[in-house]
Amino acid sequence: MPDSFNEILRRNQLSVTDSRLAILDLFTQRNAALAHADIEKATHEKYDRVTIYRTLQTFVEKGIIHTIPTTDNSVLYALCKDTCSNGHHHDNHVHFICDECGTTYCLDNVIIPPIVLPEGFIAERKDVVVSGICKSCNRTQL
Amino acid sequence: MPDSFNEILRRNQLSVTDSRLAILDLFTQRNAALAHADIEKATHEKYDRVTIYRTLQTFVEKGIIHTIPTTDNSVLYALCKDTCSNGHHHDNHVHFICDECGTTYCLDNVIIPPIVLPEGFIAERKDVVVSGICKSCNRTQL
DNA sequence: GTAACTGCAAAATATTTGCATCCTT
DNA sequence: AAGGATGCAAATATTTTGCAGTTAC
Repeated sequence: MPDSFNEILRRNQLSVTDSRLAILDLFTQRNAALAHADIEKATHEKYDRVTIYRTLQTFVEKGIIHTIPTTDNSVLYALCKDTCSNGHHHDNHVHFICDECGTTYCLDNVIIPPIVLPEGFIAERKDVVVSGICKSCNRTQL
Repeated sequence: MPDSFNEILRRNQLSVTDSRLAILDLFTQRNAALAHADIEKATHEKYDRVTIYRTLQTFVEKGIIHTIPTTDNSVLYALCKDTCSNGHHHDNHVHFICDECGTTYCLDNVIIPPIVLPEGFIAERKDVVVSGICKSCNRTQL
């Protein structure tokens, strides 16, 4: 597995460093969206706050991760799939935020139906964020 | 027109004050989403930064305005329609951010088609943010 | 060896809180 | 008159920038 992280970094002309591998690993482990603060905590402050900011920024620019819009003022990041590259992401991306546990999922295989805009508006990118109860919280409530 | 602002405030058990009327007026004039900084500039720093923070927070709680999720770290607010109240908003709300002029529109009459989620996920609220070229930027490009 | 990356310090920015004063009702 | 709202000061949190030292290649 860790080998594929090297792959990702090399493919994007980035040096392979501790912090970058750790952050990639974290995203993979969690398989959910993460905020800057989550990463800081999860790595137990092993890496400087600034390094995390810069790593996230670099990853977004390279199209390794993408940001997820949220209704509160937080910024979330999640791994991009292969179809993304250099900041360009595919349109049909659904995110799900659980009101119960707060976990944010990337539902890559949920299709966004076409949305009809008023005359004159041209859609370039569509972000859909659904919130409610996620699969695992739903289960524990039974 | 200004009379209806009084109405809105009274209906929500809020005192009618200068800053609140000015902010309501601004949202109506612009007919677009505004950030804290936009309001500060537009009112030419007549009101304290803190007052604007508190006013926006109060308005959100009362369901007079709502926040709009954005991909960058900014927080945007827009007027709610009558169907919203006390922090509860209707599901079918589409927002449009213009990549050209940066204006954020509330497209209240655009219908969000149903989205099929994976087994076990329960949708409570749906936020759709479309970005691209807005009507007026589209026109000027001809 | 060189360029890229990190960590520290500090600056800049954004947000929150407490409290005295003022304004709405 | 009383409660709510504002403005100021200051505390806290978040993000950005510069630079020297370190690491990857």
